[in-house]
Amino acid sequence: MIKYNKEAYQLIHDGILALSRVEQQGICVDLDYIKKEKDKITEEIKKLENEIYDSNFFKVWEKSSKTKTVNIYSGQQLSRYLYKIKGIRIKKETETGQGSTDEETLRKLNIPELDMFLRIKKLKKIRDTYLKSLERECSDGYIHPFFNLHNVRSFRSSSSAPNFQNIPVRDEESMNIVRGAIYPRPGHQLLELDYNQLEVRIAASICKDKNLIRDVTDGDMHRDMAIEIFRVDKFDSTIEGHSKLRKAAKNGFVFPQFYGDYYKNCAENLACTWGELSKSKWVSGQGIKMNGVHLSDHLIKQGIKSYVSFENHIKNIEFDFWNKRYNDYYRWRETIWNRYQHKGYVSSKTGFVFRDLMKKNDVTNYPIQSSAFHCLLWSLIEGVKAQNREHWDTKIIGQIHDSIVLDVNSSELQMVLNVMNCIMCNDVRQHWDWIIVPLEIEAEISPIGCSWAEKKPYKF
DNA sequence: GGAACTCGCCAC
DNA sequence: AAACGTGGCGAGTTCC
Repeated sequence: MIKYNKEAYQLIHDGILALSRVEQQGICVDLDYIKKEKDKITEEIKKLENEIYDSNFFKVWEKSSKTKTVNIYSGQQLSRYLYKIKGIRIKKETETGQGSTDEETLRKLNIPELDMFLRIKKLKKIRDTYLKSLERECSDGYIHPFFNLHNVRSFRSSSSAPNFQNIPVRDEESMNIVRGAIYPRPGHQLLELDYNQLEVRIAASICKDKNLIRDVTDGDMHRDMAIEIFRVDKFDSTIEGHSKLRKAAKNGFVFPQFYGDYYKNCAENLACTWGELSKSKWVSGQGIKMNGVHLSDHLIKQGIKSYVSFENHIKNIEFDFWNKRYNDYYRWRETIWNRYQHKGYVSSKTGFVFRDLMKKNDVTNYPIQSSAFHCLLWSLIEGVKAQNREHWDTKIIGQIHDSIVLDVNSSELQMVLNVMNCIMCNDVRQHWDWIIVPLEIEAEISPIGCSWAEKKPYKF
């Protein structure tokens, strides 16, 4: 039998208390701004809808429809029209075998009405998922998102009402509109403290892979993999194309591999999504530009003349990645997978036990994902303690898996940064000596009185 | 008219 | 043998 782990219990106990304080403090939102933005969006949607309704594309759809009225927002109706009526060849299917109507698929069809439709969908997402929920959950100018510790299979957290953990950040326009509604308190600034590569550092601590420890301590694995994947001999991040290659290696290979993906998916994503190439024949002048040279020309010159040979190339890189570069990590995964199959459970470093029926990827990911999040949770608990003990005017207002969001009084900024840096990078390692690599945080901050959309990296 | 489902999309 | 991990949420749809 597994012993009851008092330490794991205590972490959740303290975590819930700290997070309830965070929830109670809340986050300022600007309701007038939200109303204005919603109206602007509604106007634009109306215009675009009318354009679609006036189009020949739509009229044919209406004539061929089985239903009385066409609902352009019904995936089923759209799928039937595109693939059954218009006879477009299905390139991607959904889980249930229906022709897909996701953004990537529709974009490739090059139909102007569908581009308008996708624009509407994006605007609706901003309005209906984000702005509406901020408005709905706002009381007296504040929202109080829940941070739950009891929902997630891996013992991470979740957030709801509204979900504070999926606010747009990558897409410029969505980011600006939604984060433009979120404000610090008067005289304050929004500060986000983000662990640098937390999950990878925790993975290195758990599997003790020598090369992984080296790379998170004093290296750049994404750059290294970009060099291998794209066969560039000298890497210069000041060249725009090269930082794109590094990003491609990171998001198209390294992370997916760590999560348990395999080379076929990686090859497709690297070539098509990140490299802007196609799976059909590679010809000159395709793909992202690096120093004026297109990726297709570069790869062809390097002897990778087609998608098929690129896939094979990625297969070899995957083999090296797990059998040479990170072989200790690979062996750790095999070991705990075997142990799970014999004993029926696996544990995190923080004392949590997973006894569900799990796939291999689950068994190897959960201990890492949970231990990483628990570092953040421990830091948050200590941060809230400091806030209370020292009577900060600064408030911890949220948490996003590996980052802490604060509403900081500008006069306390340097002090708060020092205290939080000490907690997040030093104290947590004293508490858990199994963390055997350095931890680092990065900061982003918005100017006084400005919304979260104005956040900028902050060196300290 | 609500529960449960699918699909799609936002975050880490 | 398997083949990307974790959530929340909105809209459409189907079932009861």
